[in-house]
Amino acid sequence: MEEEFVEVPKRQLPDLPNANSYDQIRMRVAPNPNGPWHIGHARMPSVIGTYKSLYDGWFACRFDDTDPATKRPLLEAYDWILEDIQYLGFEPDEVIMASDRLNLYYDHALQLINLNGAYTCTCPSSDFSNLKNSGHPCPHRENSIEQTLNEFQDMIDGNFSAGEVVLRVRTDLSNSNPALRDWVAFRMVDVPHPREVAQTHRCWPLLDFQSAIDDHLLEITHIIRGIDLQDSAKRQQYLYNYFNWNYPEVVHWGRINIDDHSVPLSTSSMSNSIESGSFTGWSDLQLPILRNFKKRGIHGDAITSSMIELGTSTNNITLSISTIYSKNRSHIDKVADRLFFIKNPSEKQIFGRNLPETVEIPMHPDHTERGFRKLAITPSIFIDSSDIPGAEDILYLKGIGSVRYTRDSFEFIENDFSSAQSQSLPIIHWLPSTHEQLCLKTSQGEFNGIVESTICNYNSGDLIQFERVGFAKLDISSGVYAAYFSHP
RNA sequence: GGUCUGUUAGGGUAGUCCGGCCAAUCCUGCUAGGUUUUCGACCUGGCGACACGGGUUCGAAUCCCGUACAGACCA
Repeated sequence: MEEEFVEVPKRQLPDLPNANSYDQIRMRVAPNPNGPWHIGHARMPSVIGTYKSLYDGWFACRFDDTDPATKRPLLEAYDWILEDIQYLGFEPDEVIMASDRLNLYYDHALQLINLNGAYTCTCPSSDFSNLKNSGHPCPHRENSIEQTLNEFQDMIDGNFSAGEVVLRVRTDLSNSNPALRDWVAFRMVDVPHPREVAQTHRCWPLLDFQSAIDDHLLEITHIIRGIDLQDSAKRQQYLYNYFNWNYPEVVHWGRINIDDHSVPLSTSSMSNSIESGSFTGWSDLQLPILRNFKKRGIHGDAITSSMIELGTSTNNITLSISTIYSKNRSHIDKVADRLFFIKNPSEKQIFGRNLPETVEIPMHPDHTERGFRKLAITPSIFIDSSDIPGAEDILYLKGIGSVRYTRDSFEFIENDFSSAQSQSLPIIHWLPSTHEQLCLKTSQGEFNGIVESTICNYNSGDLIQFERVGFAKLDISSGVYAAYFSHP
């Protein structure tokens, strides 16, 4: 089945600052691959990728994977994230891993030391904090460049353990913001990095140092990132001053939450919830992970355009999942064929004079050229148990006609839709005794229901609307019919 | 506790830099009606906001001061 998606008009993002001063706009998406991306991460590639096309620019995906201990990379996550960027409709011009580049960071650290811009420090961290907060230097601050070079070489060589020594950038102890005073550029990590190529390193740069160096080397012109890193620019400015580099333009945005999910949008807290058994794994549909949205048949553009609409404000926002669903509906409503699916089937006899043997129902109400599905009216049919009417009530079985519910059976009355309409009869879907089993997987659990046999014409990945239930994406990879529920 | 941000309808967002065209835009939501053999789609109408208090000004969502609340980082 070919997917014909309709162009959804996109709101324009605000102009990038000083865009005209650069020959080419260069940006980066800089994820930490410590887990799969959740819906909040989608903002980064959506906005950066859209700016790329607006300005005919360039962007790299740079994995900032230099924390093997507390934000330990997950090896599968590297590919997952690249797939997610593609899912959202973008393609990075270059893919880089920071853990491949430690020698570059060491080189720059050595240069910085020679510029008298850094010193090794063996103060216990609480002692240093006290000094820092009162604006006083620690005794190591005036160590000679030679001594610092030697000690840093020992750090590179792995002759220290975690916590014994750090390399600090010499900033300004009188800066009114203590967070900027002599911040840590490198520290020792005892745990080996999960990537084989980086396993032997013990001396790791912190994000502010690593990304500052990489942003310069990659000639990034615009850094677009979350508000949590708003102090980073000020810290990194000290480095750029030592090296006499120009700091890129910076755009910050606020934190995203999502209303539909009780889980906070944080990779580490989700990871904890998985370990504690609250969720079965990253593929648990209750988790707002991008890969799960994809599995459910949410088109990447529905997410991208929702993200673009958020703009780049620094407010913290709560994104309504219904906005994404609404945009997705405008994509898939025209694409998805209609089928009957019954969550909780209940068998009923049907009888009556003039009861037709088969009925035909269009595959799509607005596109009859797609043809019809033929359903046999068998002596017993199925309806959803929630649709069972009261005794002697009349309802309209879609395609068959109006029926009276009498003695636990349906008595056929007539096939006259206009009279049914004038009586406002409820229109109910149903299935013949020949049907298939289908498991509908939702974030609220799995429903083992029944589906019309027409399902055999479809393949994994096809989008279908189960009438009066909602949209779903078919999955027959396990040999049985299953579908992931998208939304109503 | 320190530093720095921010606050426009139920959820978002435009407008704020350079005060008047803002009785405030658009999306989503909710709602009423129409239409449709789905609880989907479509059409028409409606609901709903400038955090609070002061100041400047002929005029403030927009500028200034203060308060409240929220967030981030550092401790």
